[in-house]
Amino acid sequence: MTTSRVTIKDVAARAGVSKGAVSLAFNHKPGLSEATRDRIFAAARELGWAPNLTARTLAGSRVDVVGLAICRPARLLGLEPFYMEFVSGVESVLTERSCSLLLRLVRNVEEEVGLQEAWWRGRQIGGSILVDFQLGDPRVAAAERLGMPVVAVGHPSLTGSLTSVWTDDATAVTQAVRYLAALGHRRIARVGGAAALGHTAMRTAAFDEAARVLELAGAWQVTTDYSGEAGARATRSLLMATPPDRPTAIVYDNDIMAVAGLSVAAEMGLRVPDDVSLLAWDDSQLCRLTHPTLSAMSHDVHGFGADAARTLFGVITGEGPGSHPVPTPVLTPRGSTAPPRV
Amino acid sequence: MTTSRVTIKDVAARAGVSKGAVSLAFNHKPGLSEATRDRIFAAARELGWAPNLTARTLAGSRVDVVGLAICRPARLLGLEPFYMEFVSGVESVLTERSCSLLLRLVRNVEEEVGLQEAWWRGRQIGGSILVDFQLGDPRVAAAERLGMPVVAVGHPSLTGSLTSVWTDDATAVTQAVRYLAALGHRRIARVGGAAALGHTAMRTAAFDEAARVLELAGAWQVTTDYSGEAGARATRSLLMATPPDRPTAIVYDNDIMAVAGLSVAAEMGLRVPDDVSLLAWDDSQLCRLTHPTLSAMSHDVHGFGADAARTLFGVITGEGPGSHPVPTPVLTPRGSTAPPRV
DNA sequence: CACACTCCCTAAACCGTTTCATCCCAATAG
DNA sequence: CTATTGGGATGAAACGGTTTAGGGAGTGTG
Repeated sequence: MTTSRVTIKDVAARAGVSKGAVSLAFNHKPGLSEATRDRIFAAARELGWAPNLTARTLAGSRVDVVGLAICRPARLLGLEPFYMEFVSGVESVLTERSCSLLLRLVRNVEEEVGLQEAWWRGRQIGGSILVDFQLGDPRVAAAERLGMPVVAVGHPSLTGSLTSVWTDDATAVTQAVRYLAALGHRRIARVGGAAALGHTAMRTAAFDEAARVLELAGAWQVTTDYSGEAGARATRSLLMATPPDRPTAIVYDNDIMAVAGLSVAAEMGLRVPDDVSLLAWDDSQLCRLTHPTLSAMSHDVHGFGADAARTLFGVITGEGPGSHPVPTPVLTPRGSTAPPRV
Repeated sequence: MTTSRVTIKDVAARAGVSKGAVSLAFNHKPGLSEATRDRIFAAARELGWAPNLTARTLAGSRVDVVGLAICRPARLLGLEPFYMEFVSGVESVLTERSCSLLLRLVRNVEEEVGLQEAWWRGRQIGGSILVDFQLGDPRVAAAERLGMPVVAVGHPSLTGSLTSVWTDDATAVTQAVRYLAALGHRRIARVGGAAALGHTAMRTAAFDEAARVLELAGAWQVTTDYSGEAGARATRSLLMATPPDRPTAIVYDNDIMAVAGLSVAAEMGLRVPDDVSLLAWDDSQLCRLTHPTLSAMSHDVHGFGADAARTLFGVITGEGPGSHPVPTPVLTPRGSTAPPRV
């Protein structure tokens, strides 16, 4: 049923030129007259030919595939608005350059290092976007050793010499705490993300520092796995404390957990924001769909992904290493934060 | 810095055999003694060699990449729990076979047809998962013409001769309506998904039929773009009607819209489920995080993705075409549905 | 008219595998 | 002792492009 594959040779024959000429034409390289060029394109169109990317890659030209390995249990991933939004931002840039995304879920960093190496040596990808950096992440050394174009999504302190794209989480955390303190909150808690992640550690440190500077009466932090269930559990245990020990405001590390927190408060008969203020992170559409709407540290995740992709193209085309901060998440007050009603 | 690439030739030389022998060893094909085999693997390990997948593909062996093109605006995608969950299910199967997912966002079906064809002719992929079928979808003919292994996620009536994996949405819709009717609801509305989609049409028809059979006093349907905003808008206009014309129950085509509907009800001072019952679809974690929790047509989307991937492997390995229904979404009552308080 | 210089284009080498026809050789059969 | 067998290994031909050294045909100069 399949029409026998049409190759560059067929096009060349039909246009009455050599294979090399066809190649030159399709790569927009000089050394061909306009007339021949047109003839070649016409022949290709008639035959419905397009260059075989595999062969093209083998022959040593650029690879138009970008790798992305994500290290989260598959089941959790589906629920994280962050990643899908990030990926869609990446895609938006790839698409306009006719590139594709090679996506893979891995169990741990070691597995990812192996995968990236296999991809790179196998010329499956032209470069990779690395996410979820940990302290002393082995991928830094691996990428350098392989000489592989890479963009690291994470704070420069975690990503070593790699070109990085990052948000200033420390500043954002500080602003979040300052904002709540300015509203009059003195007992503030934070429900953080996965403890192993570098940016969780940075946020944790920043939170502590802010609490110290502002001399808060109480500051709690817990880490979770980012899931709604974990967020609910954490919120429940925080709110179960009796008033003097109970926080009047809670900051979450993503919005799924904030939504969960909101429903826990309702279930416990606490009014938001009167009895407890809630502040989400990442600000997906979700934050505007709850009642009350969720105040959030708002962040253009889609744009973040797009920036990462753009930066990767820069690295691939040989730009020197660099550090590319993207805008710091900005506080977007909505209905879930207010001064505490003592 | 990159150590000059090590190829199969180096390994062959080091093991004192021919390239062909190394190839046989690494593909676990017969015709080699145990001793030689071991020697080859040892040499490969010492040199840190892994087969170049591009070359392997070019030479005509199987391609271990699966394609998936999704046709939604990038910004919407990030918010749809469905897709990420589906993708993570696909990944879970691919991973255990060392396959990767080539993902791309497209603007329309025509673009997808072009993309799939380019992927296939370029031997970039070994097969594809096709989603979001429309009536008279051009991908059916394209896949046949190309002789490309494909699994179609959609009802057989939409996917023609292609091997399909599908949920019986019509039955599910009927059950949803029956359930609400059994609770005593006589005025039921449905906030549907994108009108162009085949399964939306099927659900719409099933809803109409169920309303007719049950002789409901009122049955409204609207279509949306699946976004929370659209869900909120639709809900608002439905609930703005004065009581005799106002539905007492609403079924949504995904859970984002149901969450949005919930907050609209709250904002309008209507109690859920007393004044209006809400029933979500797909049942991601979200449905358990709201207050009240959302009743939903529950559906193992992760497993759905996994089934699709498994079926694709079946097609690739030459199994004949087939129709693979997965379990029908099952009604999971929670806090958002109850008999109407007249 | 010989020479150099362009401009187009071709031919062949190459990329790193797989595949398959073939060869070698030891063991078994006749 | 020769013929047959068959497992183990080889070498060369694909696979479908890119790349580059160089050839031939025109043109402009001395």
